[in-house]
Amino acid sequence: MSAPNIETIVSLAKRRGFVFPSSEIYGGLGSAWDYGPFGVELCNNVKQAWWRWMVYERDDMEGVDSSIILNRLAWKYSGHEDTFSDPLVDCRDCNSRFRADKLDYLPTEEERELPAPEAIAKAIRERRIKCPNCGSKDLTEPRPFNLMFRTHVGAAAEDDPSSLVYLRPETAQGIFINFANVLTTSRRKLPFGVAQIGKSFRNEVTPGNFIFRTREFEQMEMEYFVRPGEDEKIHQDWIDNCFNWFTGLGISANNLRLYEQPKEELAHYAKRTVDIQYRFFPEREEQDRQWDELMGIANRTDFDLRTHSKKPEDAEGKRLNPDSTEDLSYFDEATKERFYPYVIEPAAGVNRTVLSVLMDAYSEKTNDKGETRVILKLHPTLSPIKAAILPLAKNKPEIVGMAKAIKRSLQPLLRAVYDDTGGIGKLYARQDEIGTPFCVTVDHQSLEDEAVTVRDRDTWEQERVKVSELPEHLSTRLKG
RNA sequence: GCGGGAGUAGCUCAGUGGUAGAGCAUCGCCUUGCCAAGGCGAGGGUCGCGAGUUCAAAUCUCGUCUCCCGCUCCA
Repeated sequence: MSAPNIETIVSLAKRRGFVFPSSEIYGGLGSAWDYGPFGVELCNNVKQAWWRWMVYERDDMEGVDSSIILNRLAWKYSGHEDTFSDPLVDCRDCNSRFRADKLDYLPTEEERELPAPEAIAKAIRERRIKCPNCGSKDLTEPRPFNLMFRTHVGAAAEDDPSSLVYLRPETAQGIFINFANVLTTSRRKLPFGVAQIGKSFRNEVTPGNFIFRTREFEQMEMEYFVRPGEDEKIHQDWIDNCFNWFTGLGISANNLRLYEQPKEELAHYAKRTVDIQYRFFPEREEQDRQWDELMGIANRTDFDLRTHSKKPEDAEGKRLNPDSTEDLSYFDEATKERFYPYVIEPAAGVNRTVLSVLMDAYSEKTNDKGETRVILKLHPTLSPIKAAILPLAKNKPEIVGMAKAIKRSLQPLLRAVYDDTGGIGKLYARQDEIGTPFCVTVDHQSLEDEAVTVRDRDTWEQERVKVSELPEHLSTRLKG
């Protein structure tokens, strides 16, 4: 089974220390969340699993970590300054919301003279624009939403326009603008990829659904550079590859699906985009609304490398990018051709992956007395705690001492905890609820035979293992 | 921003004018103790905030703040 809804996960996450509402003691901050003791472990494990799969287990991959604040020009030429700023209007009658620049209306002569945003605002005031949904003419004036967070570099520079910078809305641009650096220092040849994990920021108009959509979030992005013409096949390969990564993490294929973005919805840089969606909203009645994006796999063509390059010119021979000092083209020694590589981009959200993993791992088990307990059947690679060392009787100093010693001997190898604050049943249950795959129990017998009981989270089966063989026993099973 | 919903213990929630509660969770002690066992005990809330009405407000009135859901966007 998996979680019936996100609310169930919100409660569990708060109760057990995965995720807390941010700034809670000051009344909270809209849809910002903090990761607690187990949450940070889970996030780190997700990122580590991604990096291993994406970088270490391949032959064609490098990594970078670019800064969050870039030269503003990066966002000018990436297209984000233009496209990440949408004027929005609301219909007061049916409460629908639209992008003002997409509303259909006939401008008057006078309005033709005005900049588009002002013309639209004027037409709305004069009630000449109809709501595309209900036909009402009662629309609010357009309000601009700049999806990029702005700030300023330098002290006391608030009023100096040249100090304006943005917090990055995606990590990808940090890879593109370093393309030449990575290419020359790594001596790579096409095709190859550059991976990056890091925070991104979008001033979302409507964040929400727990950690699904937050204004500050963490991305795992990889830009895979290919020869034009090879892009379509390699794109498809990555789609399959990424889907398998999620199922490999234990997410049920039933809760995953591929979604082909319609042409008219594609981002300004994309030729084709396929999303991997997860069933984040199983409680919704309409099938189609149960799904939302977990990972996007885009064919960005040569848009990014070309737009950041100094060489491309328009029809009149004028440089399209007079600010760039570098040409990001690639020279193929074999064919003696110079060109701008195409880019295939698998981009996933750490937080969304964490949410999907939590939802998918959630299960309940009811005992004879009708009491229900929660078991998080996380993939062992992702579990915040790998092993809990528990004394069967805590009033026997020898048993306690042995359990603590075992915990200490394991901790260089894996994340282990010791717990004696309850009966054994309660201790097991507590570990089940945070997804600890193995509990190691020390009992009276252990004092004589140097062996302990290893109890499996999913099967509840117990196995007697020599203490000397415990590290090997656990590490083979943790690889899952 | 518009519309809707909600703020009482860590979690889930009861309490509609008269001394703030329950279950679970947490902590401690006791019990040779393998699936939330039992016993005893403890901690924890100025009922989102402010004002008003009243002898008396978690409860009624007004204001305000915050959060959640939807609309937009996308990882």
